[in-house]
Amino acid sequence: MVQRVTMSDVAREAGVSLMTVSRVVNNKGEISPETRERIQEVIEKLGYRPSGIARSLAAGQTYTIGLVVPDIANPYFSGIAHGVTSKANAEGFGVLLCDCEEDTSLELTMLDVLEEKRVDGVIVAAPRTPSDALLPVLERHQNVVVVNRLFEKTKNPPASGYVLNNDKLGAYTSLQHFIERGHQKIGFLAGPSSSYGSKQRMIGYYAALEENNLEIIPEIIQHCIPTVQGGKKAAVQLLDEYPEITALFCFNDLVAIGALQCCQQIGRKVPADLAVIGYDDIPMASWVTPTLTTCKVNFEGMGSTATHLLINQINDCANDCNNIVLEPQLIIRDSAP
Amino acid sequence: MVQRVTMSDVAREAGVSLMTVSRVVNNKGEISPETRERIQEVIEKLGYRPSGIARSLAAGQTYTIGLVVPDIANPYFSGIAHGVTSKANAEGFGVLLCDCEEDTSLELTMLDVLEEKRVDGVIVAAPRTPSDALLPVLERHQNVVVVNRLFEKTKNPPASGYVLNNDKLGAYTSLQHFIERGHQKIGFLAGPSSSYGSKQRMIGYYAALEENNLEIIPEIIQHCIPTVQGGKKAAVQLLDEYPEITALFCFNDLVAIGALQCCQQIGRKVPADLAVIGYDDIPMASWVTPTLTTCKVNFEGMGSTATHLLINQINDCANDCNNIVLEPQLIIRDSAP
DNA sequence: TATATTTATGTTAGCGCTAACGTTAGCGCT
DNA sequence: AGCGCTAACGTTAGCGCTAACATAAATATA
Repeated sequence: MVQRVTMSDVAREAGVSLMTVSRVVNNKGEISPETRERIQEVIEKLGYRPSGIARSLAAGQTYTIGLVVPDIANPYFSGIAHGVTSKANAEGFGVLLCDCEEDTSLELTMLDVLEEKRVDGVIVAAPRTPSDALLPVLERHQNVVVVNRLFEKTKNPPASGYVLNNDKLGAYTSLQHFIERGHQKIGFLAGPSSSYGSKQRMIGYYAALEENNLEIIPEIIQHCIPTVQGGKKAAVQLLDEYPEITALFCFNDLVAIGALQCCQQIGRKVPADLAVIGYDDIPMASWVTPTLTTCKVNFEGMGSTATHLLINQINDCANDCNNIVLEPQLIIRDSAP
Repeated sequence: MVQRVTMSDVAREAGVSLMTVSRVVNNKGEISPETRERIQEVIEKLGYRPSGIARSLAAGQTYTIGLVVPDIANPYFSGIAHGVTSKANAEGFGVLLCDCEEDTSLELTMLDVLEEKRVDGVIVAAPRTPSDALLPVLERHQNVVVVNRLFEKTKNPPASGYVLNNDKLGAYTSLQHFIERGHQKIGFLAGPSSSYGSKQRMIGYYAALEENNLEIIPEIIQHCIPTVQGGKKAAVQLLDEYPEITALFCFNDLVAIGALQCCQQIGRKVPADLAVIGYDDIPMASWVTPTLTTCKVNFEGMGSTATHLLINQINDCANDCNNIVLEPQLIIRDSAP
């Protein structure tokens, strides 16, 4: 390490005590204008930069938060990360990014690493680790916000905040849109059965049908892998078996795009022969043909909201309203006008 | 902050000196097996976690690197980030993510913040800040790797490493593919004229034409905004003016997808009436119809390579081969078989 | 004028760890 | 016995900063 200018160097050069320099740097306490200016000049002259490390050790706060995601290359999580960094930086916090590469055991490792780094709090996005293993590790952290996962009611809440997307409502609104346009046999490509989001969408799907006194046909609900290929494959199978389906609600946009490809392949026109609604509103949704009607999820908003909650906790150590549910928004495009 | 177990607590409880505990924790120096085990038991019992902060201050290394990107939500950069985190974590380093939100002035701010956090090194991806402003700030950092940007030869190299993608070769290979299939009038939607990547692709474009004694027609090279909309608009205009064009090389996949949309609109069949090649190989390239022939850029590889270079520097403080150029790979799909 | 209050600074004692060196006991060797 | 050697510890002095309290000078109050 190259010789660094320290606060003592500045103090000596300016002919004042260490603490006076500290007060100028942190803009804290009473200092005469002349002294402040003189010290500021010396700081400029010597090119002094305070050491965040030393500051953190002495003050017991790192001004850094941890962000744990399953895969930063996934647009879902990079959107959240964007919201997190944006808000955190605005509030003077750094963000330590932990990419678990879809490996649940890494989630725990990362939380350990973040503890060693003494982050002021962590945001955990969509953790897949079972509660039994996750809770004790989360409890080691002072401040935690969990994004898109809920723990069973029986468990003690380990986190001080939750940010969720109202997938129930998203599904409900989508179905309502179909039903208003006269659709009665509405298929559902439901994504992975284990997924929390899938279960929520399912509830909204049922609710809308029941409320409109429409028949619920379990056979036209089909789980699938949440990718373009998975969606295509599931759509081919579903539409082959139940050609009377006139509308298709999809777990996410990728699945919906797979469904569109399926229609192109089997010669069904969208939306004339089959209306399709996706979920998420990834950029691609507006680029495909036909453009995709979809439930927009505000990823960036989830990230910034989570960060807001977390920083509130870090500062106050007491806040009531820390369960935030974001409302999705139906974006109507050509695939289900 | 809650009461934390410190190394002294462990030492007292185990009846040894502080340093002995330190040696066990860091697995350094000679310790008798019995002592090691006893201390390890106490560590377990008390739930001791070493403080990275204190360690960093005492040892002068933070085991953290900074990553500066223009926008983490952009798949280009989230791909790089994935490579960076993956490699960094494997080597025991944390990654502080700095998202500049496409604001060049934030690039400088972020580098300042990273300096205060005393990161061991920084990776700067595609910085847009002019050299004059960027170089002095980069020079404040011990170890720097720059991804996808080169500085003028006249400037003193501020960075200890560079990772580039061979866009020249990518363009050349793409053109060669066109030419081998008999195309002679090959349009080029060249993206933003100021972009380094655009200039490099241009060189490769020219080189391939010259080498094959084909006429260079400057009018069929057109700069455009690097988005789907930008590509579509430029393609409509270009193909209207020069319908004799039979092949189109595009700045990136988004532009290429815009070109595909244009063809659909004006009734030109791809690849029969117009062959199209994109650049990057974003996931979407294999989902559009027709699937897109494109030059695959190894984003993750760029990230991990950059990290490898950086960590080498951090450890050795001396390395020669620190200019790495990654070769793109032409992925042949339906749009230009 | 003496005392309380304010304003501007200095002093001290760490934060939790590691580098560097110091100490001790036990061993083989001549 | 005396010497060197080394494995296995202990001791000391910081890393660069801040919290908390102490002090001095300047002003206000009785």
